[in-house]
Amino acid sequence: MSNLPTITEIAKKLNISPSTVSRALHDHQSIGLRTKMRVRQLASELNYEPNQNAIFFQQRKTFTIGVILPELSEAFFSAAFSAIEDTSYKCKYSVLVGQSHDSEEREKKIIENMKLNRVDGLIVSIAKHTTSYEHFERLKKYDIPVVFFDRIPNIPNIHYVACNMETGTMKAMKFLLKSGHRVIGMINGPEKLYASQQRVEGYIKALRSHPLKYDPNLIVSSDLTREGTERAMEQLLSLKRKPTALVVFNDYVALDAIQYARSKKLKINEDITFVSYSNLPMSNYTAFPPVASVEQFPYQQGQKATEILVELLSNRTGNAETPTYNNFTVESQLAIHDCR
Amino acid sequence: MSNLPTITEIAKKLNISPSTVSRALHDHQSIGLRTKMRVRQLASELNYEPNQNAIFFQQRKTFTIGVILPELSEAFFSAAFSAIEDTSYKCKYSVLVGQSHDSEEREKKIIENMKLNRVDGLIVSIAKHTTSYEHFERLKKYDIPVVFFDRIPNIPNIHYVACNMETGTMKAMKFLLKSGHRVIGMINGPEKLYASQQRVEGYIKALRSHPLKYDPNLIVSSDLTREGTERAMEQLLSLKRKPTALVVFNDYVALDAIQYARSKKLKINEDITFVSYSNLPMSNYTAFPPVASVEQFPYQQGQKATEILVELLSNRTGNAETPTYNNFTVESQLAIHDCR
DNA sequence: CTGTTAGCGCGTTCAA
DNA sequence: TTGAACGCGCTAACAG
Repeated sequence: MSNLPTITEIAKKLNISPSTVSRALHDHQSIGLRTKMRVRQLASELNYEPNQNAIFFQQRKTFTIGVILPELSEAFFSAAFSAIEDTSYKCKYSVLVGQSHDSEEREKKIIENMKLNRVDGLIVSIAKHTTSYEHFERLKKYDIPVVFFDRIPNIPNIHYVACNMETGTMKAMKFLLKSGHRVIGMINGPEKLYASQQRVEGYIKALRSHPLKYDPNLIVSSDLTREGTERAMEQLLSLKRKPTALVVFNDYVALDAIQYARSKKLKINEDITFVSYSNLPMSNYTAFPPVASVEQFPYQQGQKATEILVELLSNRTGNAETPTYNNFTVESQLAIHDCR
Repeated sequence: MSNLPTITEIAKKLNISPSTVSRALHDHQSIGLRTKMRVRQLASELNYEPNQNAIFFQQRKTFTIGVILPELSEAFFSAAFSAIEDTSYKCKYSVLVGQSHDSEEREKKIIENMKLNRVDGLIVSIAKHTTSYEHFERLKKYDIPVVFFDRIPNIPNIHYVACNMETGTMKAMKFLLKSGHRVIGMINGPEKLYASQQRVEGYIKALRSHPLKYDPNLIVSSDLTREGTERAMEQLLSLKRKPTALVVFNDYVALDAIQYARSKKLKINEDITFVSYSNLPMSNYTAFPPVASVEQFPYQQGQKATEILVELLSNRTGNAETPTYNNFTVESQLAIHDCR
């Protein structure tokens, strides 16, 4: 066992009381300069380090933030996570992570674990298969605040950070309309996701303002797997009014969709044009990237979410329950790739 | 404040002692069935949950594993991390993460933080710019075991998991030699990395066994940035004996190298052929992927590293210091892509 | 079978 | 300017 020195040991060696040592170490005003020096001297000699766990325990706080997200291997989430990590560390918080791998069940288990570990608060991007939100609601009883980001549930009274996918979609649509496309399809994501609903809104608004009439058959959804995307493509390509352009849920889905189109001998950017969301760096290397992508600023989202949570945690006066909900919307931007 | 019930409150309501409650909850043999039932009944009524922090504190253990790695956005590391997470959770450990972003300074800070948080042990893949290892050595004094994986320091007496890059490189070389290449170059990584040294070993051994003579000019190293890789390519392409094939440190570097080659009007797989390491899924989507890639099995590495660490942590008898070092080498495999 | 006591390391009263 | 005492929630050693 590594016998790390404690405050009491220092006290004994100096023939003073532990509380004096504690105060000296905390630079308390009422401690004589002489003892202060003696204590600090010995403390650094012994390589004293306060036992955070003891402190956390007695302060009933862990200074730990739990982060739950679908997949760290997706560039969007790992960028967002980096921001969360950076921002948390700046605010003296540590970060506990769990990946839901898009399973609701795993999400629940992770929450259970985080609760057991008494994290101070949670930052969450929900799994695509999550259908109910009671496991999040329940956290209110435990006084564990949750800030959602990007993949947020469509329910009232939550803290969240997200991109405005409605205006993002409108930007994408206008870009395509301006390029002359008149039959534009959409491969959307799971309907439960607020972001999916916003995409539809934006799609319809863009058509209306043009104006063009809205054909519901042009919107299909994918479960985001390769197979789901292929089924979606199949549907779209079998329409009588075949779309000349597609707005696709995200870059990963777009890559699958583009591969499918190529396998059907369609010429990308001639027979059919793709626009998607996320603007992943990997698009720079791919053979046929989407011609444009709605940037969602993962780093900013992660940072803002963390700031909101830390703010929430430090305003813990203990009495005044403030039932105000913070949210922050990042305006999305259309990134246009130059495909030669 | 969320007033979670404690063991003492349950005890009071039942007019028994806290320790009885504790024992009942732990299914201790010596507790009467009747009281056991009563306790459990009330506990579940009150939604009692043990305060892990209190337990950790008094057991002087946190059941937390610290993970330090360069970049979660690199597919290799996020896959390895998923394995670490899965395996840890199975063993009832939580996971604290920190990304070094390949900076030695950040690495040190993260270690400091992990130490303060009293993690039970550490799993580390070192930053590419790390030159000294004393910040890891120092952890021995604190009795915090470290298991390195993939990017391991080339020093004795450490626990580690890694792929055998020497044989991996030999496989890559043999593949190229069999395809008829006689002038094969290498873009290697930072020389401090053990994996870089192994690559050189494998490179030389493969040549010798063929046999072909070894020309040191054919090996250059990149700092893994795009610019570093471009400089390396420049060097290689300016040789009198121009290589017809290149073995490249990893898939990311390969993509940059390939883009550079294309910008110089070289025909990929005709004028010059690439083989790399990691076998990232993204290679399936890229325009010109390397023709083969040495698979390094991130999931297996992460899993094995966690198992070794957990094993180490549970063998803590407290007395017998066992200075044996565990290591595990995964045999790497050459994945051949079909590029039409 | 069950209760009492003590202690994990620290900060924070209250009292001197 | 300092010390003594207490408690955070829990487990464990020692008594009954």
